[in-house]
Amino acid sequence: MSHTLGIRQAQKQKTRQAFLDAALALLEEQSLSSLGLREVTRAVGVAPTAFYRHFRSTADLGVALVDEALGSLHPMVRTTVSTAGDSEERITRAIELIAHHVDSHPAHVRFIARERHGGVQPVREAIQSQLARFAEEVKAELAKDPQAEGWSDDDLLMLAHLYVDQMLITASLFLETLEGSEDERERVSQIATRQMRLISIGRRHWLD
Amino acid sequence: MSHTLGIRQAQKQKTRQAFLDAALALLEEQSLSSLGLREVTRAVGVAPTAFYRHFRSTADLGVALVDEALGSLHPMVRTTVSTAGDSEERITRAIELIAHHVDSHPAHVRFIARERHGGVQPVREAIQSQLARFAEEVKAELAKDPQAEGWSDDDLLMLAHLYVDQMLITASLFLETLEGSEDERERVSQIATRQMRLISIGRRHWLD
DNA sequence: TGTACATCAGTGAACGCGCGTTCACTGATGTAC
DNA sequence: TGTACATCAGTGAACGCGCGTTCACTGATGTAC
Repeated sequence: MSHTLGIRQAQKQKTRQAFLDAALALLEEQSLSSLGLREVTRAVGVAPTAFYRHFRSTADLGVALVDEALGSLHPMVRTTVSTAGDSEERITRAIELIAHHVDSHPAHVRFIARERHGGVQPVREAIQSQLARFAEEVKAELAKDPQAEGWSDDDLLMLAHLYVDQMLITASLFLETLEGSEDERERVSQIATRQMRLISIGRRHWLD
Repeated sequence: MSHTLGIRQAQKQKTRQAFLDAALALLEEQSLSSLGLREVTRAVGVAPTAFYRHFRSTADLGVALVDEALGSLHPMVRTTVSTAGDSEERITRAIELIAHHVDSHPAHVRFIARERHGGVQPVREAIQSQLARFAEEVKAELAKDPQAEGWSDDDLLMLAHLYVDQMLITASLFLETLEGSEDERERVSQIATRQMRLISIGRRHWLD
């Protein structure tokens, strides 16, 4: 069985998680590059100096957030892709999965969308490299499909990137509707579904 | 003929432009939400208080930058779309146009990509609304094409958004290769071309 | 189990610094006559 | 054209404030015997 953490380690992890949670909450209304160390410690309820027991800098905390956020995104991507074949039903289901993920992890989605092109280099790079890993994984998933027969590796990877980017765009559109009406959500759903459908059609006729 | 500005007005405009230029340069390495007023005035070479003669806040300056940046993007979008029919040649040419725009206005592209989901609400909203206008325009352009016969308004708008988003994704990919090798650029070109091709194929078979 | 020492997460005072904003100002430009 | 007054872009001093980082510390937890 796994080793049980000592009291000290357990408490440390708990505090660390409190830092991550507080930072994520503060980042709903600003970018990482303007997030202050004291701002975070104030939100957690510890002394400013406690921060250094866990992170070198806010950029370092940001990289930790990337792992957390993309960890939660991972299952969504997997499920969406293995779901999103090309039948109408499967596309609808995939869009629902994305909408559901945005509902349950809005802060994670916002963080990734915001910092993907944000002003903190190490965080940007962490996101890019994780998204590249996602694309590789999606590619592997696509390769299993009988539809992929005759596709080159490059083409599979190209399609994988298209899917990953499309998922992120859709997710951030849903994000904007979180405080909006049901109608808005429905409209986003419809656009996203049709775009996914168009991509599926392109995929089906790629080798024609 | 147009009214010639007085000396005072001309000088004021010149200083204002200096603020925009300096801010854009500073924003290559950070987000708007962490851009300091004094930082900008220092770069321009004026007293901090001069800032208030032109902008209420850095957010206000950001909104002005949106107009400037999307003004330069506008011609690119127009040309790209009217170029990007679906012949292989036209797709290649469209991607070249995007690459060229990134070469000549890297800071504008970076600013839009970064602040589109950034931490400053008024700027985010300005970008969203301008991109929506772009999409409407692209839609109008698409509607002219004989290929659009039988397409609903909703479907045309959906495709227009897909194109606009795809252009931005491609532009920001090129941005990352600005300091990279020719090989990297070629790789990005290839992926972007194939993605555009797949979308074209989907478009062609949409009504099947 | 008990004792003596080591570790280390979190503290609190202190620092120098740059921030955004206010205010009354200056002097070149604009305008009315 | 010349004069007298108004405008207003840019100045410079001053303010109170919160920032990131340092340092020696405390006291609960961990470890060796």
